[in-house]
Amino acid sequence: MDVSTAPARLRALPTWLLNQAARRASGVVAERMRAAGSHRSHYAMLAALDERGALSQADLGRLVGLDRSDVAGAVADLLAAGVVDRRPDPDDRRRNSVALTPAGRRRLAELHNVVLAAQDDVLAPLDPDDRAQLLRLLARLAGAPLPDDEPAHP
Amino acid sequence: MDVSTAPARLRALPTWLLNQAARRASGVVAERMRAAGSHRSHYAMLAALDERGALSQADLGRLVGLDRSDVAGAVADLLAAGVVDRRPDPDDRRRNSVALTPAGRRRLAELHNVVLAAQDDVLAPLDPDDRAQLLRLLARLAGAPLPDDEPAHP
DNA sequence: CATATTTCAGCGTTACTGAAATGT
DNA sequence: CACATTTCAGTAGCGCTGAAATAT
Repeated sequence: MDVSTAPARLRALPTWLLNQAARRASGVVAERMRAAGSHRSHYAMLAALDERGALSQADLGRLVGLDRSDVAGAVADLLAAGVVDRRPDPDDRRRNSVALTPAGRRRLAELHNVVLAAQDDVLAPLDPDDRAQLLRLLARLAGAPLPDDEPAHP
Repeated sequence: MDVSTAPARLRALPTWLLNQAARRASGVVAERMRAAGSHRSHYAMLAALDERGALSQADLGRLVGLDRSDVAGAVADLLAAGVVDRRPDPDDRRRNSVALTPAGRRRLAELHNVVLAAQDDVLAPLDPDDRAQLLRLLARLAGAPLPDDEPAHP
């Protein structure tokens, strides 16, 4: 679609522009992840496990915003790829405790580079100041404080 | 989902924030449109018809970024609502010429107000300067020059 | 008993593909 | 003939619901 021929009413609409930009960005990221044999949700889950250690599938889903049903399938993929381990949680045997393997840590580093390259692709039209501005504004809209905005260490 | 508990790697990612913000925005707009008995694509099509006059379904789809197959169904909805007319184009009888009815013009004005209210909802966390900045940055990312950025009248 | 986790089958929406019928 | 338009059936991805089995 040629966005510049869209109705002027739409082109002036923040929510419409947001959707267009997000659509483009998702396409770029999805395409690069696919080329790397992976998926956005895989990267998100690996990052969560790296930052928090072993997690139940329910917690994993809550942290990355995936539905419980979709986590099951995604974890199966990650198991098949050998990037996570799964075993019953001894403290609560309803739970599957999922944890990164050493191969998972390496895979996360690879995928992180893929994702960073995609960011550069998407943000190509913006200079560094504009990128910082955008990040700040989007964080406010998304209700997600940027990692650097968090309370200083006590 | 609580975005502020997402992995730091995700929260620092422009494309991730873009998706979160777009998801929220889409939810607000979709919900308001649904409450008004309509749909984003309906608004987009009515706006295109208002700005360009009668259009074929193929052109309509191209202008608003809807697939040919989906335009057929959407036009059927608009016909049933009495907001557009459809007749064979005398210049090219492969085409359906779709045009706004007077009721369609009134409906567009109503939906425009609904959409504007949704913008205010979504942009509530931002002051006017930030909103203008965001609009500018998103337009660049989306590849859509803002209506006001167009070449001056000669 | 009420609650939480995992898993599976299925649904609604969105965007798309493929093919057929019609016409230029 | 090559190409464009309309239409329909079907598909894939995503996010979700409902229910069952398991355990707290």
